[in-house]
Amino acid sequence: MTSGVPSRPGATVVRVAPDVAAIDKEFDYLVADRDATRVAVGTMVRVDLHGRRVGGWVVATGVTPPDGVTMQPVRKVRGVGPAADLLELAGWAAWRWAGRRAWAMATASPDLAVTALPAPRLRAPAPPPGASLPVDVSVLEPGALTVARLGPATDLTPVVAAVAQRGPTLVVVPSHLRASVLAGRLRRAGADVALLPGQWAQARAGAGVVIGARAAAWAPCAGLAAVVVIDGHDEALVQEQAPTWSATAVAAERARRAGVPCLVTSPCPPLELLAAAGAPSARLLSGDPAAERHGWAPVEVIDQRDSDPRLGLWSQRVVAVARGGGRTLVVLNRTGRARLLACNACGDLARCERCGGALDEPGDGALRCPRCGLERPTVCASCGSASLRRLRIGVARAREQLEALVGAPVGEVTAASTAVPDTPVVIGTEAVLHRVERADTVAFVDLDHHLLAPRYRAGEQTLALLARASRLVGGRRRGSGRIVVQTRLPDHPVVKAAVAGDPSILAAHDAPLRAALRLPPVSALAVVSGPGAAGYAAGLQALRGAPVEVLGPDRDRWVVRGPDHRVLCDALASVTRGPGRLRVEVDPSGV
DNA sequence: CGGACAAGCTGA
DNA sequence: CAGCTTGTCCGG
Repeated sequence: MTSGVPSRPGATVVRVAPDVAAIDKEFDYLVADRDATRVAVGTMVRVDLHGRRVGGWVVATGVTPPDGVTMQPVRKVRGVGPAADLLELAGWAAWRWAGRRAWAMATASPDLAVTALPAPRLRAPAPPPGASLPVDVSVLEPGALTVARLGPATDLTPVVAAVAQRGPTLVVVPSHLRASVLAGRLRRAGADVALLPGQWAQARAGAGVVIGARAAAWAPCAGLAAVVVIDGHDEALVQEQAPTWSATAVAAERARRAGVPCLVTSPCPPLELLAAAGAPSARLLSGDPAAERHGWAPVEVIDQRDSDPRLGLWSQRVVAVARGGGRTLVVLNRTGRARLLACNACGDLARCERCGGALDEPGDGALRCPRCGLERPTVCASCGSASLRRLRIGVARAREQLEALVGAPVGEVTAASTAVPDTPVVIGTEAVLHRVERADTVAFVDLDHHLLAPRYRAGEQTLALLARASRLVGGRRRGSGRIVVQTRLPDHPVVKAAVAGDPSILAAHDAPLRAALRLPPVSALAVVSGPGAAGYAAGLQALRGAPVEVLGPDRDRWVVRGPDHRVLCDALASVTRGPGRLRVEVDPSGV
């Protein structure tokens, strides 16, 4: 804060960041005496800018304005906004995800104006009995990120309650539904809980636990003592459109800056999360292996290598399971481009020798890996046959087939459907796993589409689906529940990890591959696209000392790679953006 | 973003 | 050359 002389006696000058998407600049305004006590860093105001009235945040008070500008007065004090530490965090996030600061400050602000704060209510939940805790949370270190790997069906309420004994605790979960369920449990344990986004003011004033979905990583939490992220691997914690910020990364950075511990739980922590925690060994907590395994549902693997590709999708076993009663969810990924080629002679899938991805046949008689670019002739690697066949079927047709095979109505869930059909058997894309809370059986009839998707995180994403399914089934607790997978890759590390209830099997397999291909966490990536991308990419390529590699263009997208986020984000920030819309996606999901 | 202003196009 | 479109600049 600058201690300056106000330009006019009796008037305060504040610096305001306007809430206008395209303006990443600050302007100085005068504050009337009657408003002076209500204005602090973070206060939300309305000001005149270039002939129109816009919202904004006070980012500094007691400012000495530059000479020769005629200042306008602050038109209205709207109310309490994010505290100063969150404004600084917003600046960091703008750098980290190559976005503007205003989006982060808006996410950190209340939806409705808050003119007065309630009294603090700081009760923590009752401490859980030590024996009921799946991990020892007394070892968490101030300012450090710790990952707790716990089986998917583990109840995390006692873990959160134990951490919250330290003082006001911020809890971020992947969905609003799970936030409100966890909030209810903590309230029943005696805690004063502020559930976001509705109870922003209570969180700002002080609460024992502040809890919410992704945006809650930006929630106020007076007297913050600890941060917990539940299911830190979940993609719902990452915003889909640029800026593609991750609530897990924001929460970890926030805890680091505040000097408080950050605990991220996950049944299947991705390598990037483990690397951020200094793992494999440094700050990875895992409980009793038997208890962890207990959280994973039993997995029945149906090896389809022996089945003729022409027989279609349905093994006898899956049909028997669907007929067997109880609630059965059938997961079929029809979304898109992930086309698989199988050998007509031996049934093997055409896979890349270098990275294991599915090969495609773009049309010139050769097979190509969309993941790493390897090309080879159209010949089966196992038996030498040149006859390959595409495997693909949509959900609608699959539903009709299954209905005929089961002899009973089968419901269908799509991303667009609002209600879940109450037929015992339901088929859908992976969206079905998000719509249903309980199931007796989850069947992945085309696991290979997930495993071989042309993304370097495909394995981790598939294991996350199996973890979610395990949770729906209730782990190993309920005798009848199980997961069934149909695959031509029964020895794939994802399948092995799920069968063993040990996600380290996948991590051990993926880590050397990532290192060899220089993919995260060994590097940091960004994807640049849009009409302004060509000039921007050229600017990145021309940087002195070549801090980043620029790969592409591929379908008008460039991939930018740096050794880590510090170098990558510095490079992205140092190149001025020319005219034309530009989309910069840091930590892209689709590569 | 969106208003201001300048430079370019069209039609009589 | 008025009247309109299109482009570039900049905000306290």
